[in-house]
Amino acid sequence: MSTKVTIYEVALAARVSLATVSRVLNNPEKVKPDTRERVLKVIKELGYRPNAIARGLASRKTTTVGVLISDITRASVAEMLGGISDIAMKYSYSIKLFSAHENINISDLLNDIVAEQVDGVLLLNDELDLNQMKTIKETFDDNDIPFVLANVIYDDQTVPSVSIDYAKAGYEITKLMIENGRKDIYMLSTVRKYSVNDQKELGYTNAMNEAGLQPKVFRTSGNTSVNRQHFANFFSDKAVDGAIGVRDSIAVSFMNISSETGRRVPEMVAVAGFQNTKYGILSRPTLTSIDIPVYDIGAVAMRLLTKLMNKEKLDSLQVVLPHYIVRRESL
Amino acid sequence: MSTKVTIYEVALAARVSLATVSRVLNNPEKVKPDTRERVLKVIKELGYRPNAIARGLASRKTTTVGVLISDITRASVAEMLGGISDIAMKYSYSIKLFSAHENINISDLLNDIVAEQVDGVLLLNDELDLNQMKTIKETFDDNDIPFVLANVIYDDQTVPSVSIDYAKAGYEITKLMIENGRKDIYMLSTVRKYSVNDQKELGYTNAMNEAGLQPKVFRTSGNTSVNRQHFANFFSDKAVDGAIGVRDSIAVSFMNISSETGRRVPEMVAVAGFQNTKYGILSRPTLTSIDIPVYDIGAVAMRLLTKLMNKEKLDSLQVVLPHYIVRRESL
DNA sequence: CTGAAAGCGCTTACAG
DNA sequence: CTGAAAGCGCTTACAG
Repeated sequence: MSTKVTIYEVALAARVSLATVSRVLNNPEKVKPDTRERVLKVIKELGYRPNAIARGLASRKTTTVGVLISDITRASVAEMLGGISDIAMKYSYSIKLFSAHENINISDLLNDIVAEQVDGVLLLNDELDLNQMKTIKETFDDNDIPFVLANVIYDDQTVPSVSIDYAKAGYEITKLMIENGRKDIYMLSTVRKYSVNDQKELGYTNAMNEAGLQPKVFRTSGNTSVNRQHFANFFSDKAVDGAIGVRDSIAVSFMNISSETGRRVPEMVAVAGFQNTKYGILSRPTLTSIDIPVYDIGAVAMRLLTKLMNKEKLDSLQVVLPHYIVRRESL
Repeated sequence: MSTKVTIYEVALAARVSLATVSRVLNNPEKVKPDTRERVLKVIKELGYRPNAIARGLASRKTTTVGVLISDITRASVAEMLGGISDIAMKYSYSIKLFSAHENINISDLLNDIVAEQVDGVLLLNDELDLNQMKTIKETFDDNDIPFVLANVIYDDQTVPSVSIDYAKAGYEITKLMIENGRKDIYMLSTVRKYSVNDQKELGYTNAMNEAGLQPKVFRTSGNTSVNRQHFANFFSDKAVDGAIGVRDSIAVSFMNISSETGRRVPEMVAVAGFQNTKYGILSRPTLTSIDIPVYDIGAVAMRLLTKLMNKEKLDSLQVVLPHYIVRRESL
């Protein structure tokens, strides 16, 4: 376990040139089996590992991908990172995290990412507006860095992305409630703008309009402790027999208030959420929710990125993964 | 927004040598104000950003820290990463993620991390056994890479760490239940071994013994859907008037079964959890829980690491952050 | 205060 | 199949 073995020492010990050592590492087929074995043996004995930084500089490839997120704290982000990490590891890529807080200067951040010489980027930040997305696309295109959107909706066919059809999901769950006989159905969304929530609202609105019902979107901070009063006040004088939360936690929060103010779930109010998290399993009644394959979205996005980085031909840049409704007690 | 501006072009445009450009970036005080301004202006005009890889190779510093985790999916990990990321950004460090799955070869992973030339490492993996911890310490010490344990318990005063006193927390919550008149108190822990859970159990056991009560640890997979049956079967013929879950989700899961099988909470069974997550706010009844400043643990650990990387003198290598009990309906 | 030069540890044409 | 040499884009003693 000696420290700091360089390629030079390996070459010396194996009685070959640096070039040959480098070749057995990068193009083993180009070196004669005999010498290859000899070098490999020395590498193992000395515990040599090529310095990733030097390699990166010389080859112009860092085998590192950048992952741009806004709030790593969100459960969906963490799970997506799980999928990303597993696939990255499989293809020997490292992951570098970049976080974009609310008021950050996007150009600065992008320049940082470019300066870090990542080979590709995964974009998980779904709070970006159209201008920011344009800047992102331009910067990465300029610098020839492939990138893919993971669980981010952006209406541009030339941008690789993987997601689910949130509009369809929103439509389906709303339809289900309507068929269930509900009429005063609210969508409980967030104050902050997320591209995926826009889609959910869109699907909801379409289903309501189609049924001749009035779509009504209520926006909450998403903060559970704040929700409480907010919900209670707002709904105290409203007719409501159905509610769809853009997140399970919002749905459960509403469900609790609802029960506590005498509106029984699901008898008087049907409730559903998005994401199929533990919240929906631990709540009482249990929550009907749309299962979103978040881990898979991350994994597939990372896989897509590896192809892009290898300049492989792709049949399609946009991957839409399937979702499904998990029915439980609340609807 | 031109592509690939190098230090050479900046030097040319500013009519100075590369060395000077490098100096205004790294040791601005060593260059005359006039020329400094001139160079800075050119840098801005050209949009120059030093190539982080080249810089890393030349300076032997990458301003990157490695973060070693086992399961990024866990909520506490995600939140800790939030704290880490915020502080890292503040001190201009990048974060590289390394995940250690269950059956991974630790030495290989460590060699990877070393090869990546990170300046320091944060260890969030709390499923490591003593041998693995020894290997880790040796490897990093050998390679002169500082590291700190974040929310990981390891009994070695020479290893920097930040955490809370889990044994004390376990003791306190148990004491509270005892004072509340409970006698048949179970600790609901995990099958998998986590260093922090060992401590919680220790505190619990001490409090029970001290009160002349029999400590009883029940182990669950931590999987909510599996829990259900597991709990129901096990407790069907047991006397139980108190239960402490090592995680909120476990506590809530138990609480639900309890209520459903006719044991009212908190009247017949008191319940408490650890972590003070949303689960405890959204559950009915709401859950008493130990608040653990997970974000802060990450932030403080990262801050400590920056000091270590700068070879600053420290008064103490081990930081213990405060915790407190949030009382709600379940106890 | 500034520049010329060596060097960080690799990869990759180019010859042979 | 293999080696000598240039180069990746920086930093950092060393002179001056």
